[in-house]
Amino acid sequence: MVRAGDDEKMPMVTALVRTAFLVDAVYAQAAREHGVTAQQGQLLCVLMAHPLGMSDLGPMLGLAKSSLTGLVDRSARRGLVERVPDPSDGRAVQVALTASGAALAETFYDDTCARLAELAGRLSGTERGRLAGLLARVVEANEVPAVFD
Amino acid sequence: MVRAGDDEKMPMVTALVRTAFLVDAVYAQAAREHGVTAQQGQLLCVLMAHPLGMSDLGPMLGLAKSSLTGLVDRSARRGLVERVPDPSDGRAVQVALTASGAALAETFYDDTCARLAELAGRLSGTERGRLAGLLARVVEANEVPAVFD
DNA sequence: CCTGGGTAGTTCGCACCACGAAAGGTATCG
DNA sequence: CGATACCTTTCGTGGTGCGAACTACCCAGG
Repeated sequence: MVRAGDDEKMPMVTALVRTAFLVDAVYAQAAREHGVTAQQGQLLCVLMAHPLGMSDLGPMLGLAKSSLTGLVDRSARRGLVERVPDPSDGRAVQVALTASGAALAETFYDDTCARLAELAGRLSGTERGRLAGLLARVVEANEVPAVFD
Repeated sequence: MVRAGDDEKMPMVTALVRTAFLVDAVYAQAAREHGVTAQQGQLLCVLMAHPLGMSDLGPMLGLAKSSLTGLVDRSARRGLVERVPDPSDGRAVQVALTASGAALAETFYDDTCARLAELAGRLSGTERGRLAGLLARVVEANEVPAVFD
């Protein structure tokens, strides 16, 4: 129903939405198999590099402050993250991975990368590079936060 | 952190995840502005072509049966869809858009298409065609349901 | 040193969303 | 006609999202 552009078999908007749908499904399935929800998995992945404050995490994950509080609450209850008082600001906390959270984050991340890489298994290496380059430009142009490294 | 392939500035897996994140955010924002949730918007779009049975909708939307029941309940409560008994099978119902649901679906769909099309505004027409072609092949190879037409 | 404006994060209330197990009604087949 | 299968809903549970309001802390200006 979407009007196709020049030489498009599937319109780009349709392709984008279905790709997002696919990625979300793969991500959710991987998370479920690692015993976390997709949102928890995303939080863990974002924290792999280093702890982050709530005011950095919120915008990065696209969440309202109360939503992030709940997500961190549930993840902390699981023993995956912990709140660490910020020594330089009495109001702030840093959210850090616990040891078991870090271990889970690493296996979840690696497994998810493998599954996602497999999605494009039918494309040649050149095509994958080209696809990555085009998507990277879209992502950069729209200033998407660094939700997956 | 993801290992880049040949001549990739951003690894493909990272580009895929961030693109999905971006599309989800745009879709959720459009839905919110049209007064529905992203899930409800997706249901409405899928029903634009014609009514569907629950057993077709579930797999198409990637939902468990009880989840779909709830989504249809909430959408019906909003007056957007209705359950119609299937004349050929007393067990089954067809879910159809109401008049107001159809109107909302159309404006939401058109608006969402415009916003998503704009995401790739920085790419040339040729590049958009190329991106659509590559994504279409990934989507087809992974048998993604027709969640957006 | 005090204060007002701003920041950081949590609580509360609410609605939405996801799933699995079980149940009720209907269809089909031997 | 009875057994099995299918269709959908119900129930219980946990997760998720948001806005408004609140508490505690920070900081620059007077």
